Amino acid sequence: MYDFHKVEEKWQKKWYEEKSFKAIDFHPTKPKYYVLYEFYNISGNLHMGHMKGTIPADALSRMKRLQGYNVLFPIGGDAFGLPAENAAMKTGINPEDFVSNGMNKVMEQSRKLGLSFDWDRTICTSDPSYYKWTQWIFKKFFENGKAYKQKGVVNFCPNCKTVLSNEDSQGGECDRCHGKVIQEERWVWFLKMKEYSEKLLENVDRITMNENLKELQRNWIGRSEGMEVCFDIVSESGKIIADSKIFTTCIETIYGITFFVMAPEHKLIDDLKSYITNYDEVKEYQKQTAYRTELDRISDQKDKTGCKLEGISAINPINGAKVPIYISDFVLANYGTGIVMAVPTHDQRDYEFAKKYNIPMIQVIEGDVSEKAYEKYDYLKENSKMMNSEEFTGLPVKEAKEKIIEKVIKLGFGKKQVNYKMQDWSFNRQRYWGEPFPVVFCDKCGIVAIPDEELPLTLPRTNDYMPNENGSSPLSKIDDWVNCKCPKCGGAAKRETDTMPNWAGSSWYWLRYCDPHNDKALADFEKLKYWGSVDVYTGGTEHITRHVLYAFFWQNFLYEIGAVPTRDPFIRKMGSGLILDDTGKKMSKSSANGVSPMEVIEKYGTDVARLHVHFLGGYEDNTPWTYDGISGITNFINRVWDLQNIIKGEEVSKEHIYEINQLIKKVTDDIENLKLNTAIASYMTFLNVIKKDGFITKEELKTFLILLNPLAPHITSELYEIVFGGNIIDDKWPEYNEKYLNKDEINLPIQINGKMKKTILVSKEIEENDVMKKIKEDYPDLIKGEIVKIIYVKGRIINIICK
RNA sequence: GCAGGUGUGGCGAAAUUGGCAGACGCACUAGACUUAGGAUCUAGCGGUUUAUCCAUGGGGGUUCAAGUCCCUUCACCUGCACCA
Repeated sequence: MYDFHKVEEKWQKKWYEEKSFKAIDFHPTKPKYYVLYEFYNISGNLHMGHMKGTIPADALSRMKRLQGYNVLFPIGGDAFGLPAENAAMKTGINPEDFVSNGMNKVMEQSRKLGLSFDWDRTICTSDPSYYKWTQWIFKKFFENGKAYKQKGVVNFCPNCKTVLSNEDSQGGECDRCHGKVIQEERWVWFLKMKEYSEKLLENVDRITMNENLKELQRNWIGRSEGMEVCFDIVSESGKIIADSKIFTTCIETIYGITFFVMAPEHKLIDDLKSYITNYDEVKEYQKQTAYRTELDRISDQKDKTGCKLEGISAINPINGAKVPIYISDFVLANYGTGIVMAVPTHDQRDYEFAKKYNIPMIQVIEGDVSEKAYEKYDYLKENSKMMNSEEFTGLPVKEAKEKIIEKVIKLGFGKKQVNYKMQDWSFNRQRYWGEPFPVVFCDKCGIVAIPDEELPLTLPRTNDYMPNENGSSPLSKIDDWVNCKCPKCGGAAKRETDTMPNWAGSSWYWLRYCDPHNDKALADFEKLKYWGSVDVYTGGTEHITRHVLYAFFWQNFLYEIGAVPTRDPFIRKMGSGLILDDTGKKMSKSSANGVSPMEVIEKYGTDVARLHVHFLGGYEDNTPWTYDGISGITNFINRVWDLQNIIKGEEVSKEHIYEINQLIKKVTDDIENLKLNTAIASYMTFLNVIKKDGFITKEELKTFLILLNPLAPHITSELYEIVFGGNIIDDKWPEYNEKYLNKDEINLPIQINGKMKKTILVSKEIEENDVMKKIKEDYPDLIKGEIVKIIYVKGRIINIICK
């Protein structure tokens, strides 16, 4: 009987002690292969999601090693941020201790999963030797003008009392506490991520990734092509008092403008307050909208609110028409120019707004606008005709659009413009447990970066982890840390007391693995060159519009300043599906029926657990967790163990030569593509053949064990040692022979009028005439009536069309 | 609303990319061994009127041939969401 406890423990210990999976920098002969799994967020125990995510990466790493690659497969901990900080605030435990305990725990659990990490490269983002380089990178951003501090309206979580990035407040919900996020004006550090929009889109195109993941990223970046159009603002008397710009993707509707709308928080409102006759009313509206959360704004979509700016008007530059200006919160301050031209007949939002405030409408494209706006999507599809548009009236809209663009450019009040939804990354949090900013504020010199020799700027120890009521960071309470000298003038200065967001450390960590102990650089350039881009990066789909985009951004920047040799961080990105609980929700610790991988391992063994989780479904699919079927896997493992009792013969037998070659091809392809479910099915199919024949030769067993090793490393190592002696990881991945991939004889399907009838056993290379002859011999009654046509695909099928 | 994806037995799922639909496993049924069976083995297992015909959410089409391609429609999931 196979004792998995004993065997698994034995090999796990051996791999760890002998550093079996150490990656060698600059290996003289082996080509490199870099497999990356998203490092752990240090919060507690590993969960089923890790089982789903890590095992395929591990299997790929193990296969690549056997194939003769020098594989880098590292792991680490993402430790700054919420979990440690919450533990600190709730229980008073020091975040450093929390992290170090957590690291030990998840690393031990990783070993129990049989993961073949290179343990000498383990990193942790909250370790000063690591965040020294996170700070160094920030400093480079700052020195290159890519980081700036500015007062801006940003996402703010009143519950956590901290600023949040757009990425951290998706859907108007705080990513930390899931409470509602409000818009507030604050001093914020921004990284100029928006500037990198085109480069990120290029990354998205270049990197091998499922189309749905690419779409998510493209949507998030939100590129849209249109025109920027200048217009004048005039006072009651008709005097030009300002000019401004709008962004539009529908320039063809420009003759239909009947009003303009500004975001309530737009700066221009304040500049023009002496002309605005109802300024009190305007102020009141601004106040109202400011306190509405993002979610309220969204849920109130149907009910537009706004306020007219009395005393000023806008001029439509194409025809000089004078139209009113409103403010409304359906216009966003940070997209485009914060002002829109409103054409109620051809934009649903404008339509609703115009209805509510009784604003006139001008239809400029033929179509039905009696109930709702006739919008771009439809009129472009129909290519409707223009109306009420001077010389463009009567033209099809597509043609008119081109001509209007020409005219606008010629008249000089507009130009083509590309806009992006993605914003600059708001990069500070009013929190203790994060990387301190390596800058000081000096009255004389302004913001000054601290010299490299002073990095890392370490977090001071404290017992008070709570943010201040006014929303300033806990660090602001530590006077002797805050007060410092300006590195430039030597005068009194104060440190930045906010810290970096928890996504900072993860935005470059794959680079650190190439050279994790370097204290002269984030990583040695030559080593970065050697390991290059990550060949396969696996991890959760939930990070695709956040961490992965940040990763693209930082790598692009580091490439530009010459700190790294490549522009793409990854070559292939795979998004792991989720393990669902029986309510169909993502399984987590908090699920009532959450199952821990350790529990499964304890009961059934690591090899069984690894196989079972991945036999449930494909890597990128969400799969509901169940114990159902695990007995089939246990049975399989026991049958593998029993193979040692039926060994007969040495070389590959003629009985199994087809099956073994098929297996090699199938498993090699499937592991390469992380399709472990079908790989497992093919092991079983092979074993069924062996079982039926009652024997396996030594060579066949060896091949089978090596093929199974990436998925079930323990039992295969043990069995290999027993039967062949030595360590399986020193052996070589088998190669298949094309010659044996096909059987000489096949069961050729016979279709009559496209319907499957029979199969006949024939040579693969048989000609049509001989097939027909054989059909007539074997099944004389099959063909009824006159043969009209025969379609014969050699080795595949024959279809006989009769009348 | 927009975008992307999914829909195949009682269940989890396969299908060489247009060529025998349901591989592999679970569950189930019958039998064997057994004091016993939640162990193991053997056989069966989409439906059916069983040498037949019908079946890949529904309807239509292209093709000698469609789960796969095209059109249309429904349902569910995910993401974004007043983005001008």
